[in-house]
Amino acid sequence: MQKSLDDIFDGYENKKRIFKNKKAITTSYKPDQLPYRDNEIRTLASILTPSLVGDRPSNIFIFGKPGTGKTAVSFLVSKKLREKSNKNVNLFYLNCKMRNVADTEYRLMAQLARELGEFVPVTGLPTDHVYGLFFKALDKRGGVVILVLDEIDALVEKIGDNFLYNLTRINEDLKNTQVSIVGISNNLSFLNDLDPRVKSSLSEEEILFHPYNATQLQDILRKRSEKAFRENATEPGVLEKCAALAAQEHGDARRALDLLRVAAEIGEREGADRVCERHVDLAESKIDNDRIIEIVRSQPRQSQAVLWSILTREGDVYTGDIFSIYENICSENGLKPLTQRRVSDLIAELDLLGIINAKVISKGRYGRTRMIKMNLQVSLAEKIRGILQTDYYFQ
DNA sequence: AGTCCACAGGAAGGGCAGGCGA
DNA sequence: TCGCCTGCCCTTCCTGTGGACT
Repeated sequence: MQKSLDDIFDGYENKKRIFKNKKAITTSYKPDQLPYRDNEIRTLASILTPSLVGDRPSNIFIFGKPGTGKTAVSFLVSKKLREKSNKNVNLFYLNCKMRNVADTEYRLMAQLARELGEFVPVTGLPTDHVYGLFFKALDKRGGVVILVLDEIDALVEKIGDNFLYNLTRINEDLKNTQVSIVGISNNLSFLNDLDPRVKSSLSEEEILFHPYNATQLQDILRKRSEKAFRENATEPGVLEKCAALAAQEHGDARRALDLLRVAAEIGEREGADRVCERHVDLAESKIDNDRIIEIVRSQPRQSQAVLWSILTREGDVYTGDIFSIYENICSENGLKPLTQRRVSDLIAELDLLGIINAKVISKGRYGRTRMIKMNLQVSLAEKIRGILQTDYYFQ
């Protein structure tokens, strides 16, 4: 065993490496140059510039599909603005989709207050009180404060737009500080669903990010791979293939970078000295499979029990069938069964996650139900079955 | 046209854990 | 210590639904 471990570690050190700076091809890497986003950078910067002389910039609403550079552009402009300002401009970035950080009104306001140096407990205070703490901390700060709220649509979908109404009217309550809000959303029609008063306040300025096309994605990949890989580490056609696959998915640069990085990791693990198109194919299915497996692992045990019930049947099954199987599985696995109402919700959640396909159908006088089937390749479904059996002891 | 089935799914509220202020 | 607040998970109760059957 130790011998084989030595072989792995020593072998890795002696292997020809594909990467020279792996960090440069991760999605968290923040490059100093963002190709094909000059207009967006200029527009955002020019809207925020008044903050340098102490004036409040307009609220901005940025929207575009995932992986179109919204967050990267915001970071880049924020960074430059910080460098230019004389500390009278404060920028705060918050991702509203982050679980347990900003996924409720309380947590959002608590996190914003914490960013400003206030201590706010995880729970326990009335939400109004947390608003008060945040407003107080803001007013203490002085100058111009720019709040960047990423994935704002996800939060509004969950808790409504009440918090946005409060935030967009924040300047009426402050004496020393001027606040500007930058909302970022993947959902292009998000604004239409907002309260008209919130809509007009939030979108004083709007910036739309268009998707990258395949040629632009190729160029982005080429620039990043020059930093990330050693010379001639990719075979001809590899960057083009990653770009083409990502372009099919609304021009998502994040997807293109992930594909190339995982393909290179697979190549390096195989001991290849260059990334080839086969590695990209393997990377594509690995990324999708890993995502699903990670979701399954993170599900609560009751949800895993429902999934296990679905996995025991082949072909189409209905909610009633699944509930009967689930009740048996609960008794065999020492679980207290939930009600059918709750199981129905868990089935809907699994459908939303893309693990199963649950379609509401009517069987006439035999009632209305969901027709459920697995939404995964057979090999992946088998793998998940194995994981639930060995790691989570389902039988 | 009316009835019926097997749920879907909304609304309300209970119970719990974690936390605060008096 | 107690009353009150939060989020979260869950149950209970209820109405709505679409198409086969009568």
